[in-house]
Amino acid sequence: MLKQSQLVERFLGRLDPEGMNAPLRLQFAAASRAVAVWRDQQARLDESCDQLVFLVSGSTKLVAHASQDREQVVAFHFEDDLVCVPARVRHAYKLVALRDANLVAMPYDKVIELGGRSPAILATLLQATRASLARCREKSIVLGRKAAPERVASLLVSMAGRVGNTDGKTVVLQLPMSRRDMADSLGITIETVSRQLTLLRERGMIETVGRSQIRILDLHALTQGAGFMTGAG
Amino acid sequence: MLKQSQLVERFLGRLDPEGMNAPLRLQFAAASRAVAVWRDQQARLDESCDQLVFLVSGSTKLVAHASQDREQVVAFHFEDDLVCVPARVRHAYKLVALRDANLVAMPYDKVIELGGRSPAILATLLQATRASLARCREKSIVLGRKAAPERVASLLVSMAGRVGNTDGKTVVLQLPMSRRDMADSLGITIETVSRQLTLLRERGMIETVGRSQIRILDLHALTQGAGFMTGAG
DNA sequence: GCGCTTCATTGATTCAGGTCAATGAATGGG
DNA sequence: CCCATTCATTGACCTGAATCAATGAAGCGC
Repeated sequence: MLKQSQLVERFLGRLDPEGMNAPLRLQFAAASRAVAVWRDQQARLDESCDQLVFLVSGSTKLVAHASQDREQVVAFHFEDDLVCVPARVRHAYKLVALRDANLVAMPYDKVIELGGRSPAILATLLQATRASLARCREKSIVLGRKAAPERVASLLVSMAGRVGNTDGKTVVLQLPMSRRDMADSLGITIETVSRQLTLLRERGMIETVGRSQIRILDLHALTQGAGFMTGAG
Repeated sequence: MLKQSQLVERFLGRLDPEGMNAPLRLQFAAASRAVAVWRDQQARLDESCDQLVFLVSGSTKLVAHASQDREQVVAFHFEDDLVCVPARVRHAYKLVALRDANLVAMPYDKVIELGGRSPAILATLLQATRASLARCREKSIVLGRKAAPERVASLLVSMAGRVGNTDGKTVVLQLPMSRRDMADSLGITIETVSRQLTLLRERGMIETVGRSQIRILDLHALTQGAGFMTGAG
């Protein structure tokens, strides 16, 4: 288990790889808070304002409550990700650990206040936010205009790019999320996820080992099945 | 019709309200391009890299091609918005004018290159990108977990917040987008949009005048119908 | 290593919204 | 001002995914 100070150090290094001056380091350290979150547990964050969260280790999901029992997984995060967890406005968001996670949190306003004069810090935040936006837009396309088979294929291709281990011609995914998480991310039910995975299995495009390992046997075909643009269009 | 130089001036003022120094102004002016785009026309932008677009006047939609004839409207934009139009990667994006628009475009990399040492410019971009991300996430919730009635209500409430004119107790919307645009934004068909608007009309929650004006008679009820969190949850 | 609990898979049925088709209202050009 | 064309609305029917229900497999504690 890493110490609080080590976690914060990593956070500061991520914000400004060049390294910030000592007084600023102290201010950031004072304003940030390192938290360990166990699997399936929700990070206890201040919901009254946006929070910047740095994921030192583990993996998390950002979940929005769409009233009652409906939940939408807005994003998955992995080691080294910078995440903005929105304050409760129209919907309530929560950050939940998929696997035991270490993270550092800080009110976003405070980050801007302290880092607002540092181009390096702002550039890091802008870069991270642009990446989040790009992924969120891709997700909107999937949720808005794709059928169930394409949705599941999209998730697998996306995960291949983020956490896939290439093993010869195949890609091995050790997915930290359950079928429910996948379903809540893709806007479908767990049954539909399961059925689609079965279809992909029958077609020889994937193999599954246990609940969390998926081996992609034909990434090209899977990418086709995800309905992405291929070459000219 | 505004002159090229005036459009660029507005862009620079939006990027850094404090005003940037003369050499930097010249560099930005040289790298940016003012474009007039007529209604229903696509802005001709370089698709090989992300473009930063400033909407001086008019309104636009950011559309993604989800293969063949399926289109997803990723976002709507109004006067003064800063938009990042993504390069063609997994999907092809295009920016289309809903009403005649004047915009200024510049490769995002170039913006970072020139403005990367200016905290004010980076702060503006970060702010705009965070707003886009917040809206995109809200859209993901709508697309992933909401039924047709809630989707249409969500759009109206969202538009009320962005372009609504309060007129006594009611909110008047002069919407620049067609039923098709709404449908492509909400991940449903034009027929379903039409049916839901009819239901809202029958329930006395809205009135419509012509094709583009909608008067919201009961914003509170509409917000309830959108499935947003209300108070404690 | 065995049983318990949770999670995933599979099957039967239902239903919201898509598709197809026709009618009706707006708007814009001549 | 009128007509033509596009856009919106309404209705009938169909389909893909949700729901309901049951079985089977993994993983965990003892």
